[in-house]
Amino acid sequence: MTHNLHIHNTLTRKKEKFIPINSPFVGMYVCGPTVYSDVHLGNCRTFISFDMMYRYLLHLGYTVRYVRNITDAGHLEGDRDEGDDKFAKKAKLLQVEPMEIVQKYTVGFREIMNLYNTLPPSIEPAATGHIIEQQEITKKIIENKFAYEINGTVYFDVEKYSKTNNYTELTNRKLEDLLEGSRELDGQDEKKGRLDFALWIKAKPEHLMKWPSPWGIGFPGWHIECSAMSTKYLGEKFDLHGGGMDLQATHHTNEIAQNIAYCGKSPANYWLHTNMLTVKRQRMSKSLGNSILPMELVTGNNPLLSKGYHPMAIKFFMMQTHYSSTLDFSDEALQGSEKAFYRLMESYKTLQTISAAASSNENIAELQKKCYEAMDDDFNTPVLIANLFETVRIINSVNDKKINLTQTDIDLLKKIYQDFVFDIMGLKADEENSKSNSALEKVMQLVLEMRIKAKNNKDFAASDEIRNKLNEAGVVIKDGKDGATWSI
RNA sequence: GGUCCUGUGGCCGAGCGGCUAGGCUCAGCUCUGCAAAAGCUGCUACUCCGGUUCGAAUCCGGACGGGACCUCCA
Repeated sequence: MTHNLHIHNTLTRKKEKFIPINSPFVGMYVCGPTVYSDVHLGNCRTFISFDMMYRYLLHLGYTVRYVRNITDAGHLEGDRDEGDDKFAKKAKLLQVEPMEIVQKYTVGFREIMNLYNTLPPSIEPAATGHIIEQQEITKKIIENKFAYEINGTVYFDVEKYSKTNNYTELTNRKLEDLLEGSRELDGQDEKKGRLDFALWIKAKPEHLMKWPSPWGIGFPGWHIECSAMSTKYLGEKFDLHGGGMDLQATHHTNEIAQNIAYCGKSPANYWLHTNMLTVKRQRMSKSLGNSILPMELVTGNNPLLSKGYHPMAIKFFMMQTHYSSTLDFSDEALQGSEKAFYRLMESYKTLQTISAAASSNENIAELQKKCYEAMDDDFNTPVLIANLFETVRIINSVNDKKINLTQTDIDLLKKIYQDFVFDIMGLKADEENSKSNSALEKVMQLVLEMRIKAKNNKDFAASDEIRNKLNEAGVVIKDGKDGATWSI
């Protein structure tokens, strides 16, 4: 595998060359959604970012096992390791089974991911399907003396763990600072240390989602599911682990601790964290109530939006920012991206029609190289896009007969689009509905021919009328050097 | 309060010691019967105050603004 991919590793806080443990095989784990409500645009950003990385690894020729879990159990409402989990709470509210909630939002999530043209992961395991595995790991951690059981709940002993391990490795914080920042234990608490977290939680009688265990009836803690499922499908040590930045400090820190306490190995060589989507500079989150749902974006049915947007325009908007930067959402910014996206797509259409010359004025191979350099530099899609707009300029100039390209260069441009726009960023043009479209195509050809006749007769009144009427119907006519083109 | 990140032109966003991306908007020009589209040109920026350096948006210190995490969240 010859490539020069470098990845910013959160674990080391450095950009490092990507070297898989077992090339050409790559193991990649990403923390998926908690399916108790609709995913919002911020969630989507994370999964779209990781989809882009997955696609690039595939493009480079790796055989990737991409595991993205579905959290459908054990995710608590508060930090106190008590109370109902999110599914049971919502389920009671709606008088339905918890698994009904899970089913509904899992299906919804997949629909949205499909809407954004992301590839399905290789495995999409659910936490409820891995209760045994989670219990086994918990048992082993107790055996290794890094966890203790009190009244049917099992806690991870952070203090003990940090004597022999660096608990704060992922965040580079000082343990004392963490302790200082955390809540004092009060009489209600049964855990020993302030930073201790639950691996298994005792269920109250009214609790809906619960399972038998060596420690009584209960349900798993949040962090243990990822340890269990990543170990099961990718092994004790794999290549990439990703998730949103908000998971770094707590979830991923605990996950690493669990894995080391379980088998002595830190799970992943490279940790990747995607940054947040913000609205008016503030993080989009369920709890703040500033969420935009993917479907609202398409329909325009949200106070923040002036209109609906094509899912691919939204995806393009995201790709214009590096995954590790915050992206501020606004209607105005989205409008800019939408225009840019359509221009990129238009130029791809134009590319299919331009004809070759004996020589080239542009160095297309160099441009392709720059595209790879951008992607190799920690998946820098904004720079990639900047390079792609260079191709837009070139294609349009050839179309205007201002410069020339050889057939080899035209073919190379087509390959650049296919590789970077469609395969790697996962953008797609509107798929043409061939049957009705071919009929429409013939009708439009007829109309345009009539208009040309009118123009040739200097009957501009008639030609303008045709254009205006078509405009009203949503069809835009553009007169070019070699006749007119149309688009909807 | 603690820890950390961040502040780029009208807007969105790359860059992160010299070569000053890209997109959108706006203005002008070319093309065009007129439009639209396209091409070209222009508006040329790095919060502020110090310091390091031959040279800083980029490194260091400070101030101010914004944000994240520390508590469920991608």
